[in-house]
Amino acid sequence: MDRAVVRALADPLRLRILELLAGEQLCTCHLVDELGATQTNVSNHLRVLREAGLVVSEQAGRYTYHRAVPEPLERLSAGLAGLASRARLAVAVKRPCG
Amino acid sequence: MDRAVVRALADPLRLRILELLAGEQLCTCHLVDELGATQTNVSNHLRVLREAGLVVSEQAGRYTYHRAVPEPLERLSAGLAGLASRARLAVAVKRPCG
DNA sequence: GGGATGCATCGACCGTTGTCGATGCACCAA
DNA sequence: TTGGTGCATCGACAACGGTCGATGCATCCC
Repeated sequence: MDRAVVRALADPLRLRILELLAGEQLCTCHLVDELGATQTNVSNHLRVLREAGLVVSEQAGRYTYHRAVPEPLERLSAGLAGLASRARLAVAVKRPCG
Repeated sequence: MDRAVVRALADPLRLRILELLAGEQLCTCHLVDELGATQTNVSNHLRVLREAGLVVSEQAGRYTYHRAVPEPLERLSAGLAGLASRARLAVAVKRPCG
């Protein structure tokens, strides 16, 4: 349950970027157009996503293409599913107080 | 893919609280002991978790018991899994630039 | 009743983070 | 080579969020 991944997903704009990249590979200018955000802003968010391992960027001429990386998402998904199933069992357990 | 849920999970202390509550139902004082955090702090984080629907609190005498709610976790887990699978397919697609 | 305990809320402080314009750099086209 | 374009970085600013002590309000025990 990587905290960097969760934190990277916590920002609305970053989540939208990741959703767009989950549809197709895009360059920065595409994302700027789609999101209506500043180029600086998009670039900064891409940096965070890259550091969390959620996006891989590849330079192609003067463009930079970005693509979503599925593995960290799958790991997080599995971790949350495990947490949820444990939570289902925990309903029956209550530690006494005092 | 509820943003409030993701944001609630983004804080390390909140994630620990949720993990503890996924093991057993606990009252606030238990959490304060386990986490070594301030009572105020724990109480605030519980509020965020509650507002995100991740925790349900129930008063029992002068104690307040908290338990983890699995459904939002499962929904988020499924959403992330879907995003991951879409990302797998997106490797083959690249929008042309310029 | 009176003191003590568990807990939520309030107000304040401050570090973190999202946003921005400006700048710099690499690449391409003419 | 020169102008233009895509993009990352820098520095600054503002806003949000996490943390804290103090306070208030129930509830329980003696």
